[in-house]
Amino acid sequence: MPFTLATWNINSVRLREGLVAQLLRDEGPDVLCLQECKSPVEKIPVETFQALGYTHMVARGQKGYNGVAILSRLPLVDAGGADYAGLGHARHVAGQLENGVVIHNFYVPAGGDKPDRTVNEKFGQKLDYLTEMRDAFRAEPPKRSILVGDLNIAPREDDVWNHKQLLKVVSHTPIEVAHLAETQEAGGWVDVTRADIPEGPLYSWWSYRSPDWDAADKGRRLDHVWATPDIAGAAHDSRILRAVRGWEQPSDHAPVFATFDL
Amino acid sequence: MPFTLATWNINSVRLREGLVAQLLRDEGPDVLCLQECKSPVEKIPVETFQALGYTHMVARGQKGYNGVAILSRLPLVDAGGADYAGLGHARHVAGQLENGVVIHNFYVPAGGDKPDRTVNEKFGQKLDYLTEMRDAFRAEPPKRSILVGDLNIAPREDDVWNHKQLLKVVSHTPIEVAHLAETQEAGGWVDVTRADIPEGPLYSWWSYRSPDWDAADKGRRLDHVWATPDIAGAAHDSRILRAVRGWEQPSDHAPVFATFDL
DNA sequence: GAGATGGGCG
DNA sequence: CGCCCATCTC
Repeated sequence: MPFTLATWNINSVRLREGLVAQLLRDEGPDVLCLQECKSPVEKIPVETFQALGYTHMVARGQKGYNGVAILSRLPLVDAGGADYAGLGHARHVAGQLENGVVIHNFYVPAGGDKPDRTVNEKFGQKLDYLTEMRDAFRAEPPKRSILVGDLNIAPREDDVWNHKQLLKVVSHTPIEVAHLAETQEAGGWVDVTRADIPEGPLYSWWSYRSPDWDAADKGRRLDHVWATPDIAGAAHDSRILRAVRGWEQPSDHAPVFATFDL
Repeated sequence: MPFTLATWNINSVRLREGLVAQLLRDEGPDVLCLQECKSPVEKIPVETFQALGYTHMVARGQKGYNGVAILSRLPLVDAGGADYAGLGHARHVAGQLENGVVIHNFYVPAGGDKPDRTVNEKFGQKLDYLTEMRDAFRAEPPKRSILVGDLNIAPREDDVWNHKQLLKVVSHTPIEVAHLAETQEAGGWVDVTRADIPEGPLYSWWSYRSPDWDAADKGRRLDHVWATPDIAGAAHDSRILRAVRGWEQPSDHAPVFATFDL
């Protein structure tokens, strides 16, 4: 049974309930992972999603910030949520499908402005968060698993609009990229999007601050789809729905899709 | 030349630019006086009003609160704005038409919650504001003048949905009504709306807090059209456009109209 | 209930 | 730029 999965930083699920419904209607992914829901779980507008056939949800929420949710039209059971770096934030939730596949949905800390943990606590928290992710995957190597989310790091040169200019900008600094690589290696994770689309620039986020985001195209690939090697080969049709960034009152992120023949 | 004048507390002229345009298109008053513009003068969307033929404006504004403006399709010159009670608020502006008629547009302070100046400074400021209005009209008796605005007082028993219940509620207390009466007498002002519609309940404001404002009808007549005796006889066709309170994303006030044959 | 503000965050 | 929140005012 092939199934299609998508990940999308929605920047308020309540404000953008209509856009989520639109994506579910238009594209019909079997599973949609959301980040930055900015809502307690009980205030997520689940009825709307249920009416579209997405009758399963696992989520972690809090007031105002963060928040992650997995909507699914396939049966999905809660597989926990970790609080890496002890921040007390709702940044991770996992769900398991009936075929045994575990889906991890992450919202990694953005890391603040200055890429220096001695002057910017948030940057340290971001690195620590990734380190604890790494340690967790080392302790318990994942199998038949998918990891998606807003990892807030664009690892490759062609994952940003200007590699040189962004080397000192949080999201593309060498130390962040190294931390992400260690996390990826620890789980043996395959970058599915880049396995499918190995060449060329690829972005999933464009800042709100540029009104002409499309023409300027100063994007970054912050949103990722990873899979363990035992199922990564089943992935195909990876794509980033750039057009969604141009919808009315959009999120600053575009959704990232992949299909798995499992 | 008859001309039609309207007064409307708009509760943010920028947020309700479309509603103002709608009223100008639908009803076409020659002059529209707005209160609670909540905008610096330079940020009022004048282009929209100009495009509808309202090429003249006099206004006083400030950031966030208060703010008054007179839009006109008849030539109108600035005739000043007073700062009664020394509050430093944008609560009054006056304009003069080519026929010599002066139009005063007021937004009288609401007065806070408790009708007691010893515990509620705002209530004292409201009374002082009215006292200084009175003194100004005593010092210089107005002629060929119209005074409109949100005076934040419903003077008559049938200007509120329940006289007895509102006797202790700010906007209908005896001391406010007495202050308003003194101000009215000082200028010799004729209550044009009540001269035209002497009998029966008449409201121009319904609280946002009641979702069924129309059925419950717990209104108050806070918005007024007054004229000096030399021109008050020329007034007719007074009306309150209650339906406007039911528009999409409405102000909590309905506009009050009158026509003058001058 | 519904404007506006200012601060935190991205 | 545009979310969230808390505080204020009406």
